[in-house]
Amino acid sequence: MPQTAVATEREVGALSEDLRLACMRISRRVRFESAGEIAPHQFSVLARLERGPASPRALADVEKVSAPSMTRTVGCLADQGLVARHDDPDDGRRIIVELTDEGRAALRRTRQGRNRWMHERILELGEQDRRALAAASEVLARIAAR
Amino acid sequence: MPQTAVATEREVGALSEDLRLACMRISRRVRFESAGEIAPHQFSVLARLERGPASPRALADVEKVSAPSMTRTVGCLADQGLVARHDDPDDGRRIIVELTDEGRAALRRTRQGRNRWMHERILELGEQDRRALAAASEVLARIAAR
DNA sequence: TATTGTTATACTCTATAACTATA
DNA sequence: TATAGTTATAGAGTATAACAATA
Repeated sequence: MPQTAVATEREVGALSEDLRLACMRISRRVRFESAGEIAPHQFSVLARLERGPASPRALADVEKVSAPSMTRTVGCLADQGLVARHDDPDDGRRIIVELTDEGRAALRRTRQGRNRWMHERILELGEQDRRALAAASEVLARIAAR
Repeated sequence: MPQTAVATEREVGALSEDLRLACMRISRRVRFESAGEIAPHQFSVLARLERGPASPRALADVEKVSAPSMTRTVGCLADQGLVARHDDPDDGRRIIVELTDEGRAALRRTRQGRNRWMHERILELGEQDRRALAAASEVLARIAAR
């Protein structure tokens, strides 16, 4: 663990490339290891609905896809019984999409599968490495949220 | 920065989820910020060719796509002038794909674009946070390589 | 007979444009 | 007239199956 400063242009450049590559490789591995479950774009919608019901329009906006794409995605999820569609009593044009119990269970299973690989890797580390990751985890989360 | 142990099942579980999410979000942001450049699957092939020329067959195997897909991808790259195709003098069935100077330049530009976002985020950090990332970077790289 | 690369064809996810029904 | 959702259609990228050329 370096106790010296990481301050020169060259050092920051090397660090940014190393971190970027590590993040990309880890997320690729996680995705690969948890293949065969819910497709990423479907998972993303399910996770969004965990915060509460939403209209297809709102889902399309937040997921940055077109309305027809969201119609399709929601249709797939409904066919699998993971979400339910209801008419909005206040606005005849709108539809409300919400998670079913089955959808909540699928979300939980998928999350567990995605965490498993990372969990196993972390268990293989020594305590010092784990502490280094724990310290960086918060900083990475802050970067990702920017 | 925690100086205490990260050892309980619960702590390791929380750390693995936090790290996984941070890595996924960062790589999504990097991809988004460097959109409009070479498509990911094309970039991956170019990067592979940096190590030396290869046949479409070998590229398909290593990139885990079908032979027809690789025919298509290599065709696109050749149309853009980023790779060149030659007949193999030793085996009439084979074709050798290699990077052109233009392909090498495109690779360099794309890499720079992808690092830029991360580089800017790291510059905004304090020295202590940078040290935490530097310490974790090596551990993350080791995890990603497993 | 096996292998390399290509073509033909189809499936999935994405998009834009046009349509409907409500507001 | 504007908005929510759908349908029609097309464009990437992927796959499998069938083919030609070569080993």
